Amino acid sequence: MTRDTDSAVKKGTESHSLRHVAELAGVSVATASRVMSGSSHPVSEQTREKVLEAANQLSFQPNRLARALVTARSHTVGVLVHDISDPYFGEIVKGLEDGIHAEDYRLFVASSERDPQKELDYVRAFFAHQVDAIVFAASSLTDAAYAETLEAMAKRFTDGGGVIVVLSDHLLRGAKVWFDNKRAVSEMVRYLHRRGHRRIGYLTGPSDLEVSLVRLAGFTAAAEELGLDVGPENIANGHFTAVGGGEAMGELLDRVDLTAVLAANDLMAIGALRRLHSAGIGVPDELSVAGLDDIPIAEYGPVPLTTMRVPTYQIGLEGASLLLKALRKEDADDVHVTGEIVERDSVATIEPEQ
Amino acid sequence: MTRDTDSAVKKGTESHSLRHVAELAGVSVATASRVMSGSSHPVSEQTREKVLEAANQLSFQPNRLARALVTARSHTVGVLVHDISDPYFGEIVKGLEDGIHAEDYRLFVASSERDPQKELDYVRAFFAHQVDAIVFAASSLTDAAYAETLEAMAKRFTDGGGVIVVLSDHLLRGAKVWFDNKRAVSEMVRYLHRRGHRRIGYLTGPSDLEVSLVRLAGFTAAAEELGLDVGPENIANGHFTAVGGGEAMGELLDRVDLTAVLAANDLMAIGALRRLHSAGIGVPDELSVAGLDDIPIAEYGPVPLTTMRVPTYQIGLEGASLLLKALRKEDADDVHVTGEIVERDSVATIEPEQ
DNA sequence: CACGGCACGGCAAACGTTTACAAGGCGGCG
DNA sequence: CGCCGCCTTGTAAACGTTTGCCGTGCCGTG
Repeated sequence: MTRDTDSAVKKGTESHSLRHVAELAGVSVATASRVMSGSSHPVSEQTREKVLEAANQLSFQPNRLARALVTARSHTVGVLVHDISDPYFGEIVKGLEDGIHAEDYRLFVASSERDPQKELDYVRAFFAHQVDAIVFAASSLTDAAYAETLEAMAKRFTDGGGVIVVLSDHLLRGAKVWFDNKRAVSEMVRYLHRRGHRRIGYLTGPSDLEVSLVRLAGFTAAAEELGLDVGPENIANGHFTAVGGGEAMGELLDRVDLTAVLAANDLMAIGALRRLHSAGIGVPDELSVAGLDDIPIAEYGPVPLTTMRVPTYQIGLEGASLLLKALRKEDADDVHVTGEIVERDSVATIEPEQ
Repeated sequence: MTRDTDSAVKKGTESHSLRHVAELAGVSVATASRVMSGSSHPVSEQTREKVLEAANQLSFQPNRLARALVTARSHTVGVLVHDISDPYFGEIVKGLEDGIHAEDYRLFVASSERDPQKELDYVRAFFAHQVDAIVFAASSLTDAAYAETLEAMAKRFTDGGGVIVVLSDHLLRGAKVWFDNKRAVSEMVRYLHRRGHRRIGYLTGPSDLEVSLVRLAGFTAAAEELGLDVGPENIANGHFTAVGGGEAMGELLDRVDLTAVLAANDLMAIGALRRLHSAGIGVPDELSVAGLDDIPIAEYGPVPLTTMRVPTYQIGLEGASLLLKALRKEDADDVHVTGEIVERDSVATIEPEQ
């Protein structure tokens, strides 16, 4: 006899297994499994009800780990981000979660703080927990040893049926969700142009970051296309930070006479705003300022910032959809997401000169 | 014979099990398990090395699900937050993660958006995935049916050896990390008092939120203690939002003559700042403003806000430590965390009057 | 009336671990 | 020289599922 034949009695605490349900319903474990897991193997309506009733009575919850062991599907996915306290990644995670919730997948979250060692650790841990997919929301690290190890691990993972999704530029291959940074900046420049601005300055980011190069390219491309006169003196490096943005704004002020300034990210734009404020220069009356990203702060800075929203939530959502498709072995194209301009109070319409 | 005796050959792709390691090392699965899991059961140094070598060669990764099945410890914990895109919760999650990383635990994250149904769903899912502990970073929802169901589920969980940790005021019992909101506000009032302020206004939050009541109590208690003259006219409701804060600030302006205003949260303080700015009232020269929470925006608003930092990261960290202790069946007291004042530019020192 | 097929249910193996128990070998002690 | 006990290893059961395969009974059809 099994070691607790009294199982039909105690239905108070403790967690119950399929065996308890089966016994209570007076059927075999196999049958109980079939009804609980929605198997295609037919079960009579009568026994189905008995089982359901029993399961309900015991508040039975199937053990996903056991199920995963035999089906080789854990119904979990791991997501790796650089910093979970950054709303940028928080939004992505939220999108991912909302996207996979309906299909009953769960999310492991790991925040690497850009530490290659930690990143590898976390990925390894994901493997150990048999995740069905891994999402890289973090962007590539440059450490060579890291890259090599990661690539090898990723190969094993995909060979074993694992799915990899990439939500940023990353060395790894996998289903991809793509935000076109170059185009985004170009669009902002065209927007300023439409509003009458011709003498436009640009606050750029650190030159060793891929994304800041790409965004800069978007600026120069649009300027050329529109026949704007922007030389190197129109561009200053603000290192993607608020204080850097303030200083870069100062440089521009000393150097050139502008009607508008575009910052490669919102943080620098906010810094510029602060600087202009303390210099007594009115925004947008005397000078217009625009940013890019639409971070939460953008709305609450010295003056509400006009910027372009990067659809982080949507990126997560699309990532989830890609991931689910891949798990179903459907193939799907990479998806392309675009931002939209959110107009607040920092840009004025002026009479185009020249 | 086992179905793939060729296992010793293929060490390219695919994932390997303990059996493969054992075969390659020429030992039994049990022995391999003992060395890989660091069992206390003795193994000779020689065989230990053989096994390690084999595991290394195959890049063996133990399957945590299988291990969990037999040890009844999944080495996972689930955390429930209200909104993962809110840095407040992001910081908490980061602290938690950092705290459990060393002990090799992983984190399931779920963001409920304050939806009772979703919240129950997620908790149920955590159970199904056999988490060892659940952390409630979200605060209590008032829905009665929800409360009842949750309580019942929680009881089953703890009865089964699960651990519950609570990081905010919540109906659930469990190990608790506690930030004293009342004391925090009182401390801010005392701070303003030290800086010479006697006529102080207060921007309060919605009265149906426990936390805003508690914070208000902190204000009145401190005012009384210091012999400040604060009647109802000194208090306005800003609903915890930026626009609400701006409006409430307006009311106060019409009603009383103040030297300082304390907001129950930073968002309202920022709103007040904006309002004062557009009314041409200088901060801090003509009026001082202080907030509470130290959200990221606080530093970048119209004027850098003096506020009190709620140690969210530390809350997560302490939660992790509590959780690990409970899992080890050590008992631990609830922990009490305190905030610290961060002085920026929005509060002036003045000559105390009267 | 016989037989084929289908609907339904059970048996048992399998997933990858851990671990209680047993067994073998060897050294030490009486 | 015999026996006890320890050190090391192996055998096998167990964790909670799913699922291939088989058996039974019933119904329909020829």
